[in-house]
Amino acid sequence: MLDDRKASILRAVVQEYIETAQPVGSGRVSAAPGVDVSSATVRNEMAVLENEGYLAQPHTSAGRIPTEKGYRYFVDTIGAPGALRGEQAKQVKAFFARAHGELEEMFESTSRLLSGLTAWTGVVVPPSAADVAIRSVQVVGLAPSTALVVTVLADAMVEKHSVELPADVGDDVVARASLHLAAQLTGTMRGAVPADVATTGDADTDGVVGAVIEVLRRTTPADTAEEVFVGGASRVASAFDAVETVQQVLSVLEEQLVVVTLLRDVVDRGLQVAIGTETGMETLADAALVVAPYTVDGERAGSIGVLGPARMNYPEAMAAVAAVSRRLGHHLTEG
Amino acid sequence: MLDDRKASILRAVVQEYIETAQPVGSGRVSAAPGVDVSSATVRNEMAVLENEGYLAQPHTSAGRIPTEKGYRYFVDTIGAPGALRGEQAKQVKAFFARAHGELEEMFESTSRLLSGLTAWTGVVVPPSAADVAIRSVQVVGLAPSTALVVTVLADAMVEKHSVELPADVGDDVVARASLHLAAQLTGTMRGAVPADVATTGDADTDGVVGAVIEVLRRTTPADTAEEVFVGGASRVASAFDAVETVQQVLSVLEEQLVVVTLLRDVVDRGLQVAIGTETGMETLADAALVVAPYTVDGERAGSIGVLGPARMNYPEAMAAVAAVSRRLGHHLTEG
DNA sequence: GCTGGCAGTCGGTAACATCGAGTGCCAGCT
DNA sequence: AGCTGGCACTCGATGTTACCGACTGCCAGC
Repeated sequence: MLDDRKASILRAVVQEYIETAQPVGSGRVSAAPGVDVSSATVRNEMAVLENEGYLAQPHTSAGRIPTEKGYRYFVDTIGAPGALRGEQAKQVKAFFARAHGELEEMFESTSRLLSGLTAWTGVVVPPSAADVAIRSVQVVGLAPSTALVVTVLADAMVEKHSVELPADVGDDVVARASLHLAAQLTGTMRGAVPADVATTGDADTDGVVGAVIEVLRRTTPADTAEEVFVGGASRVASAFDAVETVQQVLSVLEEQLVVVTLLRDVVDRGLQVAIGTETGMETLADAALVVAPYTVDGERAGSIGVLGPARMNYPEAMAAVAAVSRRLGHHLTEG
Repeated sequence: MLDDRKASILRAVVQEYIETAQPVGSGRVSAAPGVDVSSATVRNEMAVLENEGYLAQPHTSAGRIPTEKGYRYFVDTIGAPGALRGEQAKQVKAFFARAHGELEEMFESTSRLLSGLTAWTGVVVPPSAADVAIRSVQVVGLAPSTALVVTVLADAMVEKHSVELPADVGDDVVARASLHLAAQLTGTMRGAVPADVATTGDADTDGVVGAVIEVLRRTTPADTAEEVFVGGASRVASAFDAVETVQQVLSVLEEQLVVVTLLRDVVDRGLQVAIGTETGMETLADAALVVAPYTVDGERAGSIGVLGPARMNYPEAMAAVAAVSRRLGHHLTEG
């Protein structure tokens, strides 16, 4: 839509603004590489860009800052995703080389990795458990009428739910139910627990089995608030200058369900980047989100992202998110 | 140490400052209830209080603000812990009345409750698992040479650890090891897993058993970074005016181990309140922490706290923390 | 059609006066 | 002896004014 010159001027404004967080004047733009016209020409072009909504002027005698539309154009014309800087690439490599242990820890530290790579806040949404096979089910009695059902999934995630038992039953009944359930459910997808399973012939045991099945069906991962891992939330403090904004963004990050929905939504819309209101949240008007899904065994699993101010370094953030999502998927596929 | 008049003047300054966050002048103090002397007298006394380190003056022509020592005196002379305001008491009651379900959820929402009651950030440290009996142990094979050991404790907490198996063993061996471990460990304290258990006679099985035991001993809860639940972290943004401080406090909250240690440390020193440097952390110099341990079955279990600015409403925060810790302990004891 | 030049705008900064909240001190009253 | 009213003084906050400089928009000329 924009001719080459306007495009390069817009690019220069965005890059300069990202770096300095100060309104950019025609002088600076004219001096920027890729712009070989005088500042007067730049002024004329910038006036047009402002009219068309790519730039804005805080006040008459100030330079321009990019609008949401301006950032959007910039992001859309970046072209190649770009590679990480050597140092960062090394950091990512080192991270996945020594990554091991619990999945939760892995996700947690991946979010911190993202934060470290970009100087903003990292977010990791684990794979939805619905499409993962159940590896083991165990029911453990806790009190006379409550038990805990612990489910291990094939991807090493562990779920637990407390179950209200229909009647005061003994440990032996619970144990029998546990074995029965393990036999019946091992191998089925977590999201496809059948409503009724084979009966055992013993009423008490069947009661326990039924209660557990019901809980497992009710808490199918897709419906449940899934966990999300946030790393580097403190960076939010330095990302925005208005205290109010900081507070609002932190509030968003505190609500796991909101964050999960947000990421999923952006990914589903096919976006790599959601800028300001594109996120669909008013409270994130000054923020931007760079996301990427990652695949495990060729299937889209979860997603990761970086949340920062609208004036974040998109090429860098996109490179970081792309690199981490690729390696994370790989890592999880390997097992 | 302070005579009645000085004490009441100090009290008035602290209360006023907590309310307005503005330096308090002699006029205001003189008008405060409990202070029945002229502003001139107040001025004289305030000069003394400043000399003795209870008050400070931001600049010559301003009022006084309390120092750490001033807050400390205030807190030490509050006397009765004070009751919650009716509305809040109702809120706490309602919360515990409908509390149910997973322990994690419970702790999570308790931290939010604390935050809601005080307008600051709530923190909940779950009971240390070391002194809790193991209710069930199960080993689940994931890949040829890795397995997951899932431990259910008597207090409904679930732990999981991945285990590197010594040799590629079949599912049957893992299953046998699992049963053997369950039989051997059920009932022992999580913190007292014995170094060697009875052998099974089968070398492969014993290999798996040994690996699991080693992991369980290595990850004894006391040594491990224990989880902590933080609610209302976004409140930090409005608690301090310097962005830098906000950022530092958020950083502290991001480090679970630091927070756990902090709370435990303060409780162990027998304090209910740690003000500024009393927390032992430079980055919390402008903050204060109100803590309380809670007891389950009469034993000290975990602790809860509220983190806010040094000028927080101590009576209110202490009442909230006391009430919640009492009811939380009660709730967990009931089971 | 680009560019240098120029008048004009307006935020930011500095210098300066003013205001007022608050202090320290002192003389006088009880 | 101790409290208090009074008073001079301090100093941040607020407002005024002037000025600087970074920009802009526009225009005439190359």
